[in-house]
Amino acid sequence: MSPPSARRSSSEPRRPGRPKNPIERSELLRRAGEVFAGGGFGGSSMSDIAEAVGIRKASIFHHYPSKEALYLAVLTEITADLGGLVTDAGVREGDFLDRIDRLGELVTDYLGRHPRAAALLLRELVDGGPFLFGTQGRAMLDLTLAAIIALIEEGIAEGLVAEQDPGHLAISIVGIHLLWFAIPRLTDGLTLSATIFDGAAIEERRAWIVAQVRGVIGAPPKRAGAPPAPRKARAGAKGKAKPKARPKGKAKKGAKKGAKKG
Amino acid sequence: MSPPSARRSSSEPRRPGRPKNPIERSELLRRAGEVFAGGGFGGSSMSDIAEAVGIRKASIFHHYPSKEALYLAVLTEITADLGGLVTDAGVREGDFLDRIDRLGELVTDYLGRHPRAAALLLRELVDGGPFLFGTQGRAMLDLTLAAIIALIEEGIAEGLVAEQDPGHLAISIVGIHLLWFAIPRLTDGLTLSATIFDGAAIEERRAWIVAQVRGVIGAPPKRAGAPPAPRKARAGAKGKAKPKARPKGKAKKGAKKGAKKG
DNA sequence: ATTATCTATAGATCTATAGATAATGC
DNA sequence: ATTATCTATAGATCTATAGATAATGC
Repeated sequence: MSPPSARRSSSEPRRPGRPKNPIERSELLRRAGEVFAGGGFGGSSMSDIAEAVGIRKASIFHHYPSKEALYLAVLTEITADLGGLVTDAGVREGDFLDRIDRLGELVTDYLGRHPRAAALLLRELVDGGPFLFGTQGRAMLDLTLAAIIALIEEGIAEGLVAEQDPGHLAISIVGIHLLWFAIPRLTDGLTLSATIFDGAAIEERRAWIVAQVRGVIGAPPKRAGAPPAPRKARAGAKGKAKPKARPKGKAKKGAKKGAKKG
Repeated sequence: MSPPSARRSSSEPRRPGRPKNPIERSELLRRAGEVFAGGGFGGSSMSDIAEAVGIRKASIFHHYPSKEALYLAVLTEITADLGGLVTDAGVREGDFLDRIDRLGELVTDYLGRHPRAAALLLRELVDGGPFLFGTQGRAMLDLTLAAIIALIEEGIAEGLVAEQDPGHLAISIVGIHLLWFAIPRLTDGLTLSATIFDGAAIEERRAWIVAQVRGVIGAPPKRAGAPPAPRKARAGAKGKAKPKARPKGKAKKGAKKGAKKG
């Protein structure tokens, strides 16, 4: 991913006419996604996006007929990817808790490797923006939510999940997944890596996600034997993941970031 | 709250000069908050706000010198209120789990009774907007986050919270609290009430929040006589809460909402 | 011929200011 | 005199279009 040859900043102003290295669709969507993630639909201008992509504003309109069309293209990709993971987990074979754990890990990997995805999605949910509450996006959203709820109900039926409202639970799990990756300016200060999108940080995150999802649904913790009491070695879950028990002194926590905006 | 006499829609166009019933500061902030919650800072114009408030655009500038100043006023109130709840919980007397439960209930009550608060705050977090990442707001944010983390560490030290990373856990708890109330267009379809901001829906939510927070931190559940549980009169904290076990049949789940936007 | 870029600009909208108008409170 | 509203508008910015320019692919 991210072929180093495609690296092109705004240092080359580009001249009129078809260039030798036209911008690739995926690259355009990626950069546009970064901008939208930072400022939202309303807060991001086509100028901002053009600058991030490295071409002029008018050239963006050559690829997408409107700002909204561009935004929808960005969101469609992300929701399709994540929706796929969830519905897959519903039909996959295997032990219920294994499937739950696996889903959490897959979602974590996805969000970790697509740094703007969580912010975009969370913001779109809160905005009730043009995608998720348009016809296309809303269908996808309802389908995905239904899949999560069905999964939870399956767990309740099997007696592995504490009896509770599946809707409240589904939203909470979504919230747990999204918020961490959606606010790197805060969470970067809570991990030992340089950023939450580092490979090591993602791996650490996977272990915590599995533990927290099991906790919130009321399922027994992963490794340790005792059902209703973690007590002992709460285990690194993935063998490699090292959820280092962190220095007591609340570590970094902000401070390092300066005033990036004001 | 909300004196019925202050009810004034855009039906009275208002004429130049000081009116008999000038807009109240709290009313202005409330309405502006609703608009900002719906569209974000960038997506909300002063015209939108003026229309919602019922006065002309220019008149808003009489009360606040800029759009940003208005936005900051809205956010300051909310974060101060919520930050207060959290830091209070840190110093309050009593059993650790009782304090945790109580904090969850207080936050739920607040978010339920200030319908735009969760959306505003969550959006601001994701935006990294002018408030939370400016100097004022950032200080408040860091303080509140530190208070949550300290609380978690206290629980771990007492052996009531599963050993884990307090930072990851703190963010998850924030996510659980905020998302439910931040996306009423979705969650309204998951509750039996007309909206999640109904008194009954808030009360139901309180019970689920307590259960879910206990679950995610790895503490024993509230009522049932589990091993290291409080056992005794855990009391509905408020006496009234009724976590009705909900009809199995997944209830509503969307569907009812049509195309509200497109 | 098609595709991808550019410059230039039309027309809408947005923030903010200037200055008039009228009620309130001293 | 102060306060809260209004109308009108300046100046910036924003989405989108028109039309020129040049590389690619048939």
